[in-house]
Parts: sequence; C-alpha cells; structure tokens
Amino acid sequence: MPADTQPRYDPQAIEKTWQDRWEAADCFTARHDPARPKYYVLEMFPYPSGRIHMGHVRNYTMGDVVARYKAARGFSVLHPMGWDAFGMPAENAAMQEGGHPAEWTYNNIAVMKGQMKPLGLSIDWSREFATCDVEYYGQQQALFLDMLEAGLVYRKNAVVNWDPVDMTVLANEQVIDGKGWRSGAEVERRELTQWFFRISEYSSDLLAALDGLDNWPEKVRLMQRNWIGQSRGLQFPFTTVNAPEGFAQIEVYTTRPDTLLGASFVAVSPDHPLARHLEAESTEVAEFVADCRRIGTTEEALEKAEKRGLDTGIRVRHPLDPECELPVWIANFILMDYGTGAIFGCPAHDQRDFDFATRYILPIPAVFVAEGAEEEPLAEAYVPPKTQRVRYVRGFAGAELQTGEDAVEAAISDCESRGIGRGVTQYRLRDWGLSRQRYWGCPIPVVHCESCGVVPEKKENLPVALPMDVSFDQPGNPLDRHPTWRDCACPKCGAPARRETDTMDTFVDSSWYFARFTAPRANTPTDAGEADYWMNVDQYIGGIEHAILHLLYSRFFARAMHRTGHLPERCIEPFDALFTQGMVTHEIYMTRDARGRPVYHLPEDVADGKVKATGEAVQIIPSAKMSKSKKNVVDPVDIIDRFGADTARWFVLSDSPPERDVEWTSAGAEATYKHLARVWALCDRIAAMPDGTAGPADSDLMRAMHRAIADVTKAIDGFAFNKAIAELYAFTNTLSRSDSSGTAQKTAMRTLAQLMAPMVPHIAEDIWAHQGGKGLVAQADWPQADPAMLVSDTVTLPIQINGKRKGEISVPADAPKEAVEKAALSADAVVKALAGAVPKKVIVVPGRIVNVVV
RNA sequence: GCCCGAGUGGCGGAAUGGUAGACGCAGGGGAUUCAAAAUCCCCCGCCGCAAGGCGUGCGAGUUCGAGUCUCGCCUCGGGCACCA
Repeated sequence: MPADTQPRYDPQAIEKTWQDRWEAADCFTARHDPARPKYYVLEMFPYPSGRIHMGHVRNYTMGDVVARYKAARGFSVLHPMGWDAFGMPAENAAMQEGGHPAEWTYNNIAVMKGQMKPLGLSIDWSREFATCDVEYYGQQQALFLDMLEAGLVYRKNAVVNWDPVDMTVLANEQVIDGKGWRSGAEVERRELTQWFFRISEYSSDLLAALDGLDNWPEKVRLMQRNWIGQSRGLQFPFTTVNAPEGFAQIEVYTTRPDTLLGASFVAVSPDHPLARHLEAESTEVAEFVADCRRIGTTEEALEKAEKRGLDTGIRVRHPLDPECELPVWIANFILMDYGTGAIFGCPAHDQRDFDFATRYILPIPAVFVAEGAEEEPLAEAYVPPKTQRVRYVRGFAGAELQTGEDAVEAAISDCESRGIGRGVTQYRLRDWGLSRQRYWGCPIPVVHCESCGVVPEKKENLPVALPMDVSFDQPGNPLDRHPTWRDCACPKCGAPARRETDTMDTFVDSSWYFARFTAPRANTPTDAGEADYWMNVDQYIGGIEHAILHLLYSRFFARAMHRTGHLPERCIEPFDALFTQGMVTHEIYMTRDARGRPVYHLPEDVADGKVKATGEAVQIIPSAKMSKSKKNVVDPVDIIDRFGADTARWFVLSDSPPERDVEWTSAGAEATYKHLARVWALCDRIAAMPDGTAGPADSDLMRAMHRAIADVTKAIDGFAFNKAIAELYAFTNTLSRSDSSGTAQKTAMRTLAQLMAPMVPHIAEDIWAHQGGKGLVAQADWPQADPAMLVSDTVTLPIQINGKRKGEISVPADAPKEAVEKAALSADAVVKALAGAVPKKVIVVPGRIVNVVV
C-alpha cells in the first residue's frame, strides 16, 4: 500500500459499516402494510453443505437486485432466507465422522450464514428457519395429517432398491451397476409398504394450468408437460382361452388402437399379476422373471438389455376376430407402472415389437402403408408421424386414407360403440412415494396399532420430534432400533402401539417453505391473513435443475394446501414468475502425473499457464461448472476478502445474460474491482468541486443521466442485469469526461449511486453519503426519468443506397418527411451515386433511416 | 430415437425488420515514472497503402432494407426415453 494522501477505495472498510447501518435502521424487515403493494421475491433456499459457492452468490445477488429495486419502487418487500436442512449428507457425515446429524447441520448453517452475511443481501433474517427445526417439521406433520384426512395420502406396496448390507432403501442414482453405492452389495428388489401422495389426481390440472404460467420459462413448462406425459388411447380386455383361474381377461392399454388388426402377440410385464401367478407354478417362468428383475435395477442396463420374452402357452382371442388367437408372452421391456402392465404387440408399426417378433419368429402383418404404396415385407417397423396420411390395408374404422391421429380417434369410438373397450387418457406422472427409511427427515406422524391398524397421530400430540439419543455405528435406520421412541399409545384405543419409523422425502420440506415464510412463527402451518397479503411469490429464482420435481411438487402442494384450508384458492399456482439462472463456470487446469493420469490444479495455484509451485505447463480445458473434483472453483469468501462483496456481486451479474452461464475469470474480477475503484475516485473528485454555474455541458450531462435512468430501469425490469451494468459503464464514462458544472456532476453522481445500488449497495451508500444524499440510498425512492430529457432537438440519420449504408445527415428531430428527403438527396454520397439520375424510390423512416433506391 | 434451444470479432456479449459489433475482457500504441505497479489518453471485425470491398454457421426465399421473418441443411448444447 502506498502511503499517499489520496483516500483509496477500501471495500473492507466500507462494507461492514453500511451493513451495520442497514441493520441499525432495520431496513430489510418485511412489513405487512395493507396501504402498500407487496412484492415477494424468493431464491431457492440452499442445502447447508458447509460452504457457499459462486452459484449461491449469483442466485442471491439476482434476487437482491430485484428486492432492492422493488423496495425503491415503493413496494413492501418480503425477501426471506432459510435452509433445506434434512437429508442424507448429514447422516453420512455422522456415520463417517461420528457426531449427530443435527450438530453437523446446524454447524454448517452457522458457517454458511457467516459467509453470506458479508454479501450485504437485503434479507429479512428475522424469518429465517431450517426445515429440520422441530417448529417447522411439526407444522409439516400437521399438514400431512390434513392431507391424509383429505384422501391425498395413502399407503401401497411398491418395489424398492434394497441394500442388504446397509439395510436401507436406495434411490435409483445410488445404485451403480446393480450394486449399492456405499456398501457395494448386490441390490435387491424388495416390496415394501410405502406412503404416497396422490399427485396423479391432479395430473390433468397440473398440465392444463401450465398454460397460465406466462412468466415461467417456456422450457420449464415444456419439461413439466413432458414429465406429466398425457396420452390418449384405448383400454380393453383380451379374453383368454386357456388361462389359470382368475385370469379370464387380460386388460391392455394402447395409444394405437388403429393397429389392432396388426396384433401378433400379447405381452405382460414380469411384475404383472399373471406373471406372478405363473412364477409360483413354473420354474421356467420363475427363472426368466428373476433374470429380468436382476437386470432391472439400472437404467443403463435396461437400455442395453435385448428384448427377451417367454411364451406362457396361454392364448387370447382377438376382440375383432374371434377366430384369431394370439400368444401371451412375458417380456422384459414391459413396465408394470405404465398403463395396465400389458400390451398387444404390433410389430409392423413399433420398432421394439418388431425386434421382439423377429427374434421369436412371430407374424408381422402391416396395418397401413405409405400413401400410394403397396404392401410388401418389412425390414424394419414402419412408424410415420401420426399427422401423416397413410393407406390402411387392415383398418377397421374410418376412411382408407387417413392420418394416424384420425384413425386412432375413429378406432376408439368404433371400439366403444361395439363395447370392446373405452377411450382412456393416461398420464406418465405417477404418485409421489414419500417414505424414506432414514433418520434425518421429518417423521411421518402415524402410529401402528395391533387392533386399530394404521392410525394418524393426534394433532395435539404434534410435533412427533426426532429423538436425539441415536447412534450411527450400525447399519439401518436408528429409529427402528431406538429403545423407547417407537413405543407409544394408540391415539384411538390407547393400547401400546408403535410409531411409524419412516421419515419423509426431503422434497416435502421444500414443497411449502415459501408459504411458511409468510408466517414463520405461526402455530399453524400458515396464517390466513399473512398468506393472503404476501402470497404469491412474485419472483422465484433458482436453478434449472429443479425444473421438474421441486416445482411440480410445490404446485401440487399448493393445491393440497388449498384443499386442506391452508392457502386461498388463488395460490394454487404459488410462483407468479420464475427465473432460472445459469451456472458460474471456470476453466479447468490440468497436468498429468507420471502414469498419465490427470491432475487438476486450483486457479490460485496457476499463473501464466503454469503451475506456480513447479513451473509445469497446464492444459486448459474449456469452462465447466465449478466442481471440487476438477478443482476449477473459486471460493466466494476469498473473493470477498480480496475485492469486497460489491466486486463479487457486480461481476456475477455482468458479462453474461442471467439465464446463461457466466465464466468466472480472475481478469474480469480484477477489472470489476478497478472499475468500482474508479467510480469511487470519481466521486471523491466530484465531491471536491465547487458548485459553479450551469453551462452548456450541463444539459448534455442531464440528458445522459435521464437516458441512463430510463435504460437501467428498463433493463432491471426485464431481468437483463448484464445490460443494466453496460448502461452504468457507459454513463460513468460520460460523467467522468463531462466538463459540466459541479452542481450538475454532483446530481449525476447521486443518481449514478442510486442506479448502482441494487447491484453494489455498499459503494452506492458511500457515494450517496459523500454527495450529500439524504438518509440511506437503500431507503431512497428510485429516480424518475424525465421524458422531456429523453428527446433531442436534432437527430443523425443514416443514409442508405439500395439498403447499404453510405453516409449520414443531421436534421431537426421534428423535420417533416419532405425536408428529410430533400436533405438526404443533397447528401454527397447520394449525389455521387445518382450521378444526375432520378431515384426510383426514397424511403424515409422518421427518426430512424433514409433509404434511396436507384 | 423423440422434443426443445443456440450459432454474431481473439473472448463474454449488444442490436422494436432500419448505422452490426453497445459495454466489458484480452491485445496494440502513447502519457506519467529513474524504473515498475497503479492511473490517464488513443486504436482495436476481416481484406486493402488508399479509394473501397466483404462480413452475424451454410444454402435459398420474402422485403426498399434481414443477425432479426420463412423454408431446407450443418454444428453444438439441453431435456426425455424400453411410456405401449
């Protein structure tokens, strides 16, 4: 540090000061003020992993810009923060390092909060909660009981991935090559009784309501649409010929009933009741089915597995032709979860069925051929788009020439009128299994009683709190082996009973936290008055990775909360606007060790393309999401220490549009710091100027200022923070070069501080104070652009000849078309191009351009 | 395989159908300095000495005028997937 007398931009000195001043002035406490419009801005709350990363900084800075901007626009702003605190990492830590998951979690929260505070976010911390707080999950249990009573929760058997060593259920992504990710043990498919939310009851509503979410990214709506997966088809029974008792009929579902006369076999899932029945009787079937299940644990294996089947010997009658009998196979590619778990195969028009029929030498009768074509043997399935018109050679409903779509509808009505089957709308969306055989989650508040069965806990007995005296030194769920926690009295008959030891999926916790923020200390899940004032979330901001599950579950929960009286009806779509921000990326620096294996280096250990310590040249791999394993991470804490929070905030907003990834570069971070230091020095210089009298340069500066107000406002309103920052750079350059009076420059500087405040609030306060601004800029009204200052007296118009720019003219802004045309025709370039000839046409677009056609 | 989205300087990116490349980074030149850092000023799409010409992935089209609209291709990115 040079010992010069000039004060320098010193973020460490100013940032803490202003944060304390905001706190002293109680700037960010959300106030329920019926006289003012409210604005609820929410960023997806973090999992307390232990450290914040740049992705958090970007996410919360975007939310903070919106929150501070809306506050300046006169809204009563709610901008809360909490912690998505249940989940497996805490249990894993307890298993590996000892201690209790709660201890690990609350420690992490304290550390992360300590890292977030220096960012200067305008968060109402008085509303903070963690989902593992018993006050929160106790209310979640109340919600669960209400949903149970409303018929939105039920129990059924479901197949799960069971790790026999860890004695736990595994999620699909925890099963690697058919083995448990931790234990390495062969995973079994086991059937357990599990709790489910009846989300499928809302399939059609959740689908239809997507159309109304105008302020959601189209991409997210599309992903949800595909996930819900509506399809229209025919469901009908095949009558069996020689099936075991109880299987007189096999119900199938098809989206292509028009291909019914192309059926060559019927196939059922290995998990179909018929397969189950035969499995018990025949070792051949049992072996085949067991084989299918062995493969059936990972998606990858399923994908690679060839289509295999086993002929059961059972035959069914074709509903349209009783003479025709079809064989019933068990096939490994039929899913029990979709449709009825049974299909008819039409190999001519489905590639999977074609492969299957080819392998087992089954007939392949064509139903339709291309328009104008003749029937001939097929080398592969013929699957034209449903919208394409084809010629039906084995049709039974509708015209001979028709599209697949029309033929499907015709086939459904035909089958309905003959009483063969019925038209059915199916959804891919399945009910949401919420049971987890885990400790660190919200206990499911029910009791198992020998005489009464499954009994909901009484509300007055809530919360069902997790016991703290547990150990993780043996596999399985500690709740299962706790000596006393399980024991309780049946809420119905009072007899000794046992608690449910399953806990809830952590997606449940995050499906209603946004509603809880409106009344975080209420002794019911929500408070009607508070929810009515604050809901909906006006702007929700988070990562695209939550496009489907979290957002779909939240939409379901909002509906369920309305049905159980916890939210008004207008809140069934809780997020008015959604913004999905891009990631923060960084280059990867790699060298190779003696055996050629990649070795990664942290950015701070690399300089000028070389590893600092060894001088070895690194290979630079293009930007990718920051990840610990690739070591391409920069720690926000380090950046704040070095440059201050304002630099971190400004940088993550600049350069790239918010929805796209932004690449973190040390050059960019340094340049940001330099810019802020320049603004700070400019402020210092301007503050020292005498006021002086207004000169001609003053009006230019004021015009530029109003232009900047208009442009920055528009950019923030449009979520284009990178453009807002570009406008701020431009205005700063204009101001620093202006030779206007001190009075004008001080006005401009104050306005610049206001416009910068949402992005870089600390330096903005400092400048505001230096320039004699009243109070805190955090509490000042947003500046207004004067429309009169946005129009200028003269305009410069480009002159085109045949659409190519050749010159420009300067004319009064209000000049009539004829005058502009005259001026354009006398411009040098035009005179030269015309060479005395008469132009064919002259197009004058007032205020924009003149095009002369020759 | 199906469904989306995107291709603009060395880089990140601007641009209601109307001056392509705002703003930033990197780079070049200069000032200041004993020197360096820091700071300030200027230049910076490509070809060309210049005049000028060419330029928004490729090819057509609509238009007085296309990065922007239409059609066809290419490349990259994302989502979904034995879904009957």
